[in-house]
Amino acid sequence: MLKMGKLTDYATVIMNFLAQNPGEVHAASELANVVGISAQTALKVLKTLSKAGLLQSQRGTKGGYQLTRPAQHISMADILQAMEGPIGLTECGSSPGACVRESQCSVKTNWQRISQAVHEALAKVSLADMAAPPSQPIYFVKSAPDLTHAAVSA
Amino acid sequence: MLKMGKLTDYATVIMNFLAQNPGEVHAASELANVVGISAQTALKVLKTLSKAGLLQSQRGTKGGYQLTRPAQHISMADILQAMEGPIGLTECGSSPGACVRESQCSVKTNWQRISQAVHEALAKVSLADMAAPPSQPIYFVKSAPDLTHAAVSA
DNA sequence: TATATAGTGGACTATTATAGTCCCATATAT
DNA sequence: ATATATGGGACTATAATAGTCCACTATATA
Ligand code: FES
Ligand code: FES
Repeated sequence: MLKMGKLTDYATVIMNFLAQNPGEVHAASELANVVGISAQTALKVLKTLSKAGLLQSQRGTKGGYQLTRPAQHISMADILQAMEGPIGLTECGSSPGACVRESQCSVKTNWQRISQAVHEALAKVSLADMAAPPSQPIYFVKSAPDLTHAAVSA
Repeated sequence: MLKMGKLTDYATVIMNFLAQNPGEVHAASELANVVGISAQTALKVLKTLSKAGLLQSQRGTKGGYQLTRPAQHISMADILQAMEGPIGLTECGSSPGACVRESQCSVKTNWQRISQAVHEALAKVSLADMAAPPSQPIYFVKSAPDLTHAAVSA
């Protein structure tokens, strides 16, 4: 199913909530309530996001979490990467040496390219996009060399 | 890591091999050898691919497997879907009702769109593309309405 | 027709990855 | 001081996956 973990799912909902309440500090217990999970589990997610630099934490009474940067500058790829490590569909892609016949494998390179494409797809969607209602579909173009710069920078 | 299962990895290598030897029938034991796994495990993969309609099987002596259609008409999405079910990054996307606050969740719809984008990325790459050495990178374009038809049909 | 070969279907078990929980330490507002 | 809240890590329960096994069916050929 090519699915991401539950914790990552929680993470996106939490990040989404924080994006909709910018500048405010929210405690783990509150965020747990938003998602509908235990405080402990929320804490686990928040710690991970915090260590990845996506969240800024404040300890003590009236402490909590907030986004380190504006939602426009946080991508889905950032969140996914923070929660599940580097994006790579195959074992070979992220950990070299995993496959025995790595040298003679024609499949490997192409999978890396596909992983890269998926990564870019996720990088194009910001947290702000998520918080807003869906409008523009995400289009895919294969082999359109003269659009390269526009595509990458757009 | 957003990774697919090992069996799916095996599947791609097997499909790749069969694509490079079109019209020939290859036994499970032989294919197992190609990938470097046990015959039993290969059989498991082959059964799945066969049931999904991607492979044609022949029983008895001199039996084995071959592609049902030319490699150009088999996409990575086909293989991935055959091995892991419908592509969907979130739980909500593929199984409605999984999430309690589904109705009020702004995240859900956007994830479905992203999943769709990923699916299209995989659908654009054929087995023939995989077998060939990598040449054209896969480009991603966000919001390019006037390219829609070209993108979808290309 | 007998026999060896090879796929089919499903169940089972081992392994691995994930999710969830817990404990103790540290920081901070009141 | 103390109540509140995060930080880091270990631990356990659970779930998903991978791998194996068995009884059955189909087919080529001797
Ligand atoms: S499948 Fe691992 S290197 Fe090709
Ligand atoms: S996270 Fe499940 S519907 Fe939003």
